[in-house]
Amino acid sequence: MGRGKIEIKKIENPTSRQVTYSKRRLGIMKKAEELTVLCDAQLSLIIFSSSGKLADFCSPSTDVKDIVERYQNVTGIDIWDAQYQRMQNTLRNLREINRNLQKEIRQRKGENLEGLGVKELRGLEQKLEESVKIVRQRKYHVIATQTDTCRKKLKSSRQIYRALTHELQKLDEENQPCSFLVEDLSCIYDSSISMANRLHRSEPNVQKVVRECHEFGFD
Amino acid sequence: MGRGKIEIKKIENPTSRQVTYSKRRLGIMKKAEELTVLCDAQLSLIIFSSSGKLADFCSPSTDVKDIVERYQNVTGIDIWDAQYQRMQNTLRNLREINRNLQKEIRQRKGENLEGLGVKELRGLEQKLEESVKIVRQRKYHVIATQTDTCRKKLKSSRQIYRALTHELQKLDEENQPCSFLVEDLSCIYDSSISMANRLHRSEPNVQKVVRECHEFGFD
DNA sequence: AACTATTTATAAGA
DNA sequence: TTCTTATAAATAGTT
Repeated sequence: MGRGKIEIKKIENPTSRQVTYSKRRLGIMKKAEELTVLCDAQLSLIIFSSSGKLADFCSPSTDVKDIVERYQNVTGIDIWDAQYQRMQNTLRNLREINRNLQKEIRQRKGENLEGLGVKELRGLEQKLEESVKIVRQRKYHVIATQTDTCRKKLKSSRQIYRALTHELQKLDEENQPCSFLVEDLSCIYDSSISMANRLHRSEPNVQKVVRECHEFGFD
Repeated sequence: MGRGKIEIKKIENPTSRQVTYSKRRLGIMKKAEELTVLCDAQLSLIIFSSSGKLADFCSPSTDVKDIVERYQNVTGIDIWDAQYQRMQNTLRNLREINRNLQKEIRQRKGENLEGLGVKELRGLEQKLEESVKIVRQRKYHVIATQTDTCRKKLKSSRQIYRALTHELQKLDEENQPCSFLVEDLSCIYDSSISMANRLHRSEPNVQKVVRECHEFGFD
């Protein structure tokens, strides 16, 4: 299409080449646009001239990103190189680790024991027994700490109570009834006692504390 | 360029559109190739038909990856961002799941109990006790199966022994000593016995089998 | 960049 | 889809 037929091979004359490039670049861009409009196709066209200048066209309602992503999905070519590979590996490793962790948990829960022999089962049983022991000890420790705290609060409360009783007696001995002060007092030790009672009544150490409460008349 | 001039707008007739797509797709591909050859340009053309079929052309000595990478560098558009983000999310999720699994395992091992209250500790203790129970039952089941198998082998061995003893007696009664036969026999039941003894001597069921071995004089 | 002779692409029809 | 063909469009070479 032109004054003469040309052979399709690199145009050696740089000026000619540049001119032809300009003309044909516009031509192909127009064709690209027409194709997207006429046939409702999605298209990405990226051209770099031999001098490195960029020209591109992309169908409307998409962008190069979408097109290339689709391209990747369809062809399976991962255009993403090292970083992608590295991430894939990390992903694979994490999945593997995950699988193993799941397996271990399942065994520790008593699931999926089918593949294990007596020796392994005995090992697992022992490990679990050790774990129970640790957890139980920890539980007792926490209970002991809590009851200790509770006991201290109780003691402090008792001291306050005594001090105030003493105070009240002194005031009584002087002249007035001061009934409002008694009400405030009952508030303070009521809350201490209910706290002591609410805390794990069934545990031996707490029961001991509750007994102490009784001893001190806080009930 | 055709029998008539057409307006550049979406072809509504699907058949016509498909035909036009086919023709123009080939046309643009040819143009693309000619451009790369004539003008020494680098080009990537990716087309998806409205039905989703992919067609692509890329200048030789490059690939879509190169072109898109250059495109990215020139435009500053990060094509991989979306995909990268998605992968990062997957990675984050996996890591999170992993962390939780690790935490659960550690607690089930009796590690990292610092943050737990009495209620949680008691729950964990119970879960572990249930697990131990399951594992123990499974162990007994496997032992039972193994001892059963062992017992069957023993019985079979005993029968073979008796049969051969009988055979030997018969041969003895006739005329020759056949001492080599006795050696072979000892081989057979020696292995049965050592198997029985090696298997979990300390387990009650195995002990029973071992007692049976004694009863039958296999020791 | 414009012109134009010619080639090429392709719309319509088969 | 593919072929045919008339015609539109693209463009090579020229100005």
